[in-house]
Amino acid sequence: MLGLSISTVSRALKDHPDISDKTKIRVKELADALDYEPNANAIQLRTSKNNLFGLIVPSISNFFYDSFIAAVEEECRKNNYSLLILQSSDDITSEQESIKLCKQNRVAGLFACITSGTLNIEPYLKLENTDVPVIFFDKVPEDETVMKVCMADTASAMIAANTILEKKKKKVLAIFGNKSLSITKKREDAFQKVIGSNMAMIVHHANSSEEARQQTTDSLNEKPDTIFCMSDEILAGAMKAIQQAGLKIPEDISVIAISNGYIPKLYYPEITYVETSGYQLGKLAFKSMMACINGTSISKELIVESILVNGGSI
Amino acid sequence: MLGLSISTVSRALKDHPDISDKTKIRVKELADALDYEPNANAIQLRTSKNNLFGLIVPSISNFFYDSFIAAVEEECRKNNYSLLILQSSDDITSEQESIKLCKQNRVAGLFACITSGTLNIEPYLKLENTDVPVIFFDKVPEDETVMKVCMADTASAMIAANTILEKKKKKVLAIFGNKSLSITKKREDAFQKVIGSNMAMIVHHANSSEEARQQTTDSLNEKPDTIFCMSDEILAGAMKAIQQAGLKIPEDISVIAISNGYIPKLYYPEITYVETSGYQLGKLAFKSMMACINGTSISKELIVESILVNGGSI
DNA sequence: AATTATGGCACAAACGTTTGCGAAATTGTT
DNA sequence: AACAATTTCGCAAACGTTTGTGCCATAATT
Repeated sequence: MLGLSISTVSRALKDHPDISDKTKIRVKELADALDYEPNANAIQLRTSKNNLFGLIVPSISNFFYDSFIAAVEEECRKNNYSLLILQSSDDITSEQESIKLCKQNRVAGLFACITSGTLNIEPYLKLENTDVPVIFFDKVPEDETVMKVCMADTASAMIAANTILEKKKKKVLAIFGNKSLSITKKREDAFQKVIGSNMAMIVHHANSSEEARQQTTDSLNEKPDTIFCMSDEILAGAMKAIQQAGLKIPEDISVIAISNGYIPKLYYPEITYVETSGYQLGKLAFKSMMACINGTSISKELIVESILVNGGSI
Repeated sequence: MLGLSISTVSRALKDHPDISDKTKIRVKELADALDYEPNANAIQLRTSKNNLFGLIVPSISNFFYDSFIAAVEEECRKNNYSLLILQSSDDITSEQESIKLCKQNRVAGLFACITSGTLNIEPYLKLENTDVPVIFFDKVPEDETVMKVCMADTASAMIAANTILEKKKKKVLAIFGNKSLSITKKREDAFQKVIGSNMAMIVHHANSSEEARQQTTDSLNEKPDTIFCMSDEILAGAMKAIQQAGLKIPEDISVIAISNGYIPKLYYPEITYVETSGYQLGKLAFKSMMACINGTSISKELIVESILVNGGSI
């Protein structure tokens, strides 16, 4: 339309010094008028660069993961990347499919939370070998050669346990998650180690909110003066049991949890918790990704520190 | 590597009848061995078809939206689409940027929730004009020509109000959201209309959970026997006030809310609520999108029906 | 045995960009 | 006025696919 070649237009749009200001202005004005937007697919094809990251997560509708995703998306936007989000539903087949989709879309990098059944991280490693960095988060493989960002699982359980000790409690009901999860193991070991023989302890493992409620109800007649909940899901169950029993917090019983921070604020008094922020984890994961992309050196394993947030429940 | 032309390989991989079975097998085996995945960008470039939808949402980390997203992602996966998720942060500039990104990626369709400040839906309409269907959800423009899926705002408030009437309550504390939101207006009008002069009513508008808590605390000395909460956020605030006052539900006071369903289940007894399911809305939005794509006729405006979920709080 | 079908494949163009290189037009230098 | 330097731009190839068309064998038909 302007009697210019395609290459001139291309250069004009990106302020190439070869092109005169007059031409640049003419081109840009017409581009505006025509609502021109470059075809991202053609760009990736030509340059084999892609401003797209993949993100594989067990579930989007989850307190922890959605704040993680929100953080990553924010950073992506700031850094001119887009995000392809895939749900694995904690299913190994969906996970494979998701990896395939990422490959097909030639993502520049991948954030991945493996499923609880993932034994073989070969597909992820293959991606790495094609220069696509993979940052594992939350549920990460044991493998020490991969990049990962995690919560300070050990530290957070220790903080909770220490808080309980400092308050001179006598008998704690501690509810952990599924025994087969490594996160459960880490938290339980750390918690037990700190509490040691300093006080009486009732231990349960719950696979669901409802199980936690039932276990709490059952254990209340043993008169614990404190309840420790390893996760939000467990906290929700325990709180129902406490409300059902008509107990006052913290007069009748104290509560402390490890949490993302949303659920504890739904009660009065607010529940004291050790924060494990998905948002912070997301920020850290992105940082790690950018370091990989830019070739900056960065530690293989990064940890988000935990802090105690006082709510008044202990 | 097999002494075959590119076109033969392409056809072999997609089971084109022109190609012999022997060749197909050879090609597929090598493709497997080489971890070949087709370049999605090249495909879109060549075919100008794209199995990618865009989704613009105010915030990912939100009960309602994340279940909406989860539903859409599920359906996308089933139908071989991918999803580009963008956060607008309820900011009009981010919204524009997100639309631009969708255009650059040549999405096949767009799910959009407009920001509260969006006055001009011109950019969306321009997309529509280039044959990219736009399905608005939740916060939708007034414009009657666009496709939209919504919650049954009016109906859900009426269901709640009727439930209160049936229980022969005498005095209700009703807390609504920000007055300037159309959703608030719809729900308030419907609620008021049903309650009418049948019972005493205290009305508040809260912009945050904390405001709702304060208002509830203040109003409790007027002795309402029921509290109605227009949203989860408000419910959370009201519940804190109730717990603070040490009131028993439903003996001392009844509670009913409009909710996505997660928060009501965190209390004992569980809160009775009228369900507004983001998940259902997502499914419906996807259905609407597919109808657009396939040229099937479908109503411009679709509504997700609300149902009452009894929790025992009234 | 000559003709016609058919099966199996290759050629080449196109999608929308980017970019190295060469060429024309303009300007500056002597 | 002749030449060199510089500015401004166009040509063409390439990225990885898809797909219409053409070609050569072999098989089927007469």
